[in-house]
Amino acid sequence: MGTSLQEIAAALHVSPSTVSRAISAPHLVSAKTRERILKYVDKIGYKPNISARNLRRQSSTTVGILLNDLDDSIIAHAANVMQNIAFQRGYFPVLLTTDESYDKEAEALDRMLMSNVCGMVIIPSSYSGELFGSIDIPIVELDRSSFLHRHDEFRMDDTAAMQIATDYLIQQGCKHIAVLLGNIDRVSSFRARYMALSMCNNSIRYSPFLLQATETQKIIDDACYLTQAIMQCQAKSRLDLAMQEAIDHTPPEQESTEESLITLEGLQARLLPNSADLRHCTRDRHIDGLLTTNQSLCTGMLHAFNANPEWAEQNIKLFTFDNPSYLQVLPYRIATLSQPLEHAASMAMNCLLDRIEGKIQEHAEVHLLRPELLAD
Amino acid sequence: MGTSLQEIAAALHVSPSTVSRAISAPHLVSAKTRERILKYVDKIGYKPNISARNLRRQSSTTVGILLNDLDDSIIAHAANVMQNIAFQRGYFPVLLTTDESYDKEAEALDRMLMSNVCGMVIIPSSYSGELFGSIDIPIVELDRSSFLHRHDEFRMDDTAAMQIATDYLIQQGCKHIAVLLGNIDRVSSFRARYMALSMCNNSIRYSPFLLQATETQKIIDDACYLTQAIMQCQAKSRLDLAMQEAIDHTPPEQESTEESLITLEGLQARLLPNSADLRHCTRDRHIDGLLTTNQSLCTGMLHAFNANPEWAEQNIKLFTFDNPSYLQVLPYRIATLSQPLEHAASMAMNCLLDRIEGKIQEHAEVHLLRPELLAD
DNA sequence: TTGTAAGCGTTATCAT
DNA sequence: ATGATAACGCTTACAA
Repeated sequence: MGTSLQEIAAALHVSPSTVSRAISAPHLVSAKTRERILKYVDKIGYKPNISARNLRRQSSTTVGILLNDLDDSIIAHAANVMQNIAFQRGYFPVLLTTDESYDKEAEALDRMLMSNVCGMVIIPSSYSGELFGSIDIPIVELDRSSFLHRHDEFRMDDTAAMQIATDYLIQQGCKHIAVLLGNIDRVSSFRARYMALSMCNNSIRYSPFLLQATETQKIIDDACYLTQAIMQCQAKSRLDLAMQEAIDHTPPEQESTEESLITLEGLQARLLPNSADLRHCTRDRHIDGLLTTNQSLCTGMLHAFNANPEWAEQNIKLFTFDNPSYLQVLPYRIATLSQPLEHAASMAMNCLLDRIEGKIQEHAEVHLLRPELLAD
Repeated sequence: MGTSLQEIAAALHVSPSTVSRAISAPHLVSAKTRERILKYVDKIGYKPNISARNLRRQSSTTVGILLNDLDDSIIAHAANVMQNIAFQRGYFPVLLTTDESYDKEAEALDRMLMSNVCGMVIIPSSYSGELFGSIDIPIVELDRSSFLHRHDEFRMDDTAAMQIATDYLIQQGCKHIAVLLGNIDRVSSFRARYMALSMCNNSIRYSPFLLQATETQKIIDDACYLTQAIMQCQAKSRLDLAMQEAIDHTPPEQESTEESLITLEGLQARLLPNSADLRHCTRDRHIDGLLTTNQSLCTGMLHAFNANPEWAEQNIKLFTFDNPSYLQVLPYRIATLSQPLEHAASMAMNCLLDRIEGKIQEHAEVHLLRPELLAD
């Protein structure tokens, strides 16, 4: 364990400070002794004690990466990209996840600060505004906004994305698009996408459905449930749902029967209040386009479609954000948008390190990355 | 930044030691002063300086998690599981990836040691034997083996897995199974699976194909290429490939034409020498089963099948390891094995922490987790 | 160019 | 039960 500067100094008959300088500030040491020291250091495989160094320097080269969810493969990839950049530039990345929980985010922040991180890239949650408001090390926000407007921000241009998506679906002939969104109160990117909807071509109708869930698996399950509800509501479109409590039963099969029973109450319990009302939204015009605004929503939607192959006949146009990697493996194509998170992540980490190194002094900026349409 | 014990001590007119004890060893301090101190500590939101603590204690509660590849969603999930366990038990997880590169693995190990990690869970690479041979902190190996036989190991029972897989395919009527494997020289799990093949029911024929690649994306691409080669070779089964250099051209479309040209040389460049020889393996009997032994291989195989929908008529039985999450999204079912890595990861982290805490003293053990057949 | 010495914030030891 | 003191390994004025 403990080979220390002292011991090296003793072995080479120089002072500890000379050894320290040979390692950390080579230009302050004569070529001859420098080489002698470095050679010996290399030989015995000496590794400086980072704790001691950080304590003395009152700083570190540790950068924090705070993510909401590593189970999301897009985010995991972004994490990988950022770690690599940090490494290449001589920093030590520390990655933590919050699972959208206040307690975990607060604890993670504590640990980061205790570890003396010199900066952080975060995917902010709805709690981040409160938690990060008074942190005075460089912070860069990725994918979402804390609305603190104090940090550099890198994310997709949600307004452009929504416009590209809806334009495509309109061009495909859609007249009534159901838009599946996550929790707009808790996740800023969904909020932005929701608001962007009102700025889209308004010659057609949009029915936004807003899920409450924030965890990946729950979003998938609820999106599946919601899709089933929408499709079954289409099927019995003249139905006055307000009058009856059950829309339909999917055949129980060997699934947990509780979950597969679709009810109006079950649906409302999963949606935020300002969702479109399923009881009315298909009255005038059937839904002919389905727009999922992230990967998990798309996954859930596909679960529903796979469980009900007969829906294919209804010829509903599909579109999803996030370009899920599994699209490559599907035997049919779904139109999508390129997911610029990887690029945003790399820019975010570089920006953070530039700030840490003082290469950027200007006021924080918001960088919106424009996605591209990916469709045959 | 720096609220220190000293300042707290001064403010409360006690000595720094008392404050330190109130925090780290409360039972050594009278109830009265303890509460007074803790209350104040809480009020001003004091956070101990971890560097100073680690330096003084000559230890830490930092545990390392060293993974080959975060882009693999199964591994990312395992990482998440391990981080959560470490947190819950009061440890601070530090996650690093090696991308199967010696340099990155060596550097990551350095950083871990410099950070004073008190233990590590690693997914060993072919280099880990050399790198970790002389490390004397607790280490647990996940998913693969370094063959050091010094550490606890948690992974799937590859022999059982191969038997379940081949038994299933045989039961489905297969007589000749092509087995797609990764780099058996570099990745111990593929080696184990390869060797397990010879212990399977030998009433039928197996043709193992061994890819060289170790990176996720390259495995996918090469598995796609290999699948195309196999299928096209089937189509022209009487062909003497040794006599002609090009098997076939897939229509160039807008893809990079270079990649889509399948040649014998192109194939050999991607395979290890002891692979089955495509020129001979379909002579006696056509391949009627395709067994992919991890998620990436399956992904590549599906790419190939999607690009050539006419192959569906050949009614080749598919089976894959790893239960890729995208199977849920496919409109058809592929038989698979449960992927016990999540469970293994949780056991591995708990085992590591038990060792660190001295709760386990016995000699290191190998734990093989038996997978389950997942098929309709 | 090199050495000396002080100190970063914490905790272990010893003494009270 | 509490306080004084030294020490963990490293860096950095300052001195030589």
